[in-house]
Amino acid sequence: MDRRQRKTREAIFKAFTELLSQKDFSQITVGEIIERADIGRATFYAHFETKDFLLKELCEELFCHLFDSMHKENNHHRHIFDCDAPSSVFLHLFQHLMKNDNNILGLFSCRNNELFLGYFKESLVQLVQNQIDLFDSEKNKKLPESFLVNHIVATLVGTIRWWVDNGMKESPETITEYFLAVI
Amino acid sequence: MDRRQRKTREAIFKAFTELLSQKDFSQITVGEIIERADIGRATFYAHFETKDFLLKELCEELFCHLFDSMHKENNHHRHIFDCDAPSSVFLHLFQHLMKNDNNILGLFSCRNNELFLGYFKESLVQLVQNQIDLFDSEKNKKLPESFLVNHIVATLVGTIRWWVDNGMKESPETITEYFLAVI
DNA sequence: TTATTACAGAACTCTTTGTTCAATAAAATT
DNA sequence: AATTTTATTGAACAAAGAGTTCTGTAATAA
Repeated sequence: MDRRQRKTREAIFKAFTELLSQKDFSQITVGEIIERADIGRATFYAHFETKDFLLKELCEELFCHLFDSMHKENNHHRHIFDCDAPSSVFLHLFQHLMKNDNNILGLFSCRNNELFLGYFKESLVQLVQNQIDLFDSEKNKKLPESFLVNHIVATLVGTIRWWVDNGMKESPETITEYFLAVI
Repeated sequence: MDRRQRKTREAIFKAFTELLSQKDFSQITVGEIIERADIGRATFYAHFETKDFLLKELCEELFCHLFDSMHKENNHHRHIFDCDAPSSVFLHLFQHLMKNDNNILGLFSCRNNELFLGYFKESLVQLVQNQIDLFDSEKNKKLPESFLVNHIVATLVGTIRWWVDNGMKESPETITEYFLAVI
């Protein structure tokens, strides 16, 4: 990829995430993005078809980064989804969220983030589905699996939003406890 | 309230909810609404400051209607929040959702509904807070109450969305079972 | 050095938003 | 029933944003 392209792309992402932390997605205009990124209007549209596609690609990059980091932090010989304890998977997720990526946290705290949450949930369904056997007690055997997966993902999202909205005062370990306690 | 005002207001709500069942909130223009409602442009802005205020007022009307109906269906001598079993409260909610109000269901299934869900959650927090003692086992005593309330509301919203997205095949009784089983 | 590719920046069309105003019709008041 | 008040109409209007097109220029690759 051309160095110029990379620089422009990153400038757009940077400006966009900064604006996302200030206001809702629907309130942000292309004009604001290009002004902050200091690029031409035509350049923006050469990179992204619309504002929605920009958000889409930002989400994809964030999740690649998130799951890559979790892989690296984790045991290199085993796949992340094959961990022995379910707690370790979620603990790593919470730890990573706390450590860096204010970008992701901004998307969690703002309002117009249905698209982002859609991606997040999609990514998590695979993770949860591999963990679901561990949660299957006799009590839950009667419930449809898709309902259980949906419930665990919804709970995870709800937990993170509560955590972020309350200022992330709790440690990742505590949040993992809370999360595991309610599911 | 003037009969003319009521008629235009209802025509706007009708057109708006019909459009909401077809496309996302952000895709709907004021022009489409007034064309479908068959009213003048100035009339729309005489009633609603912006499109967002229209959604806001629609949500408020829907929730008034929802909770009023639940009151009427329920025991008239006791307040809904004072019911003996927690299941009855949630069962009534699920029953009401199934019976009527395609309007509410449309808002649950569409994407851009953060504002709607915000109202819904707000309304539910009070309901849940009155029920929370019943769920307080020794296990949950360690968890902050706000976390528990947040979790129950998030689970309720997640349950309804799963129900609606899967075509509402299950009966309100079954959904209540599922819901109570996971919390 | 040459050819390719990306960017700047301006001008432009189109859509949508929100406002204004005079004319008209319905409702409330006397 | 006559008059006053209020709601609606419809058109015209300005402003803002989206997305496109073009030419000249600078950086990169061959």
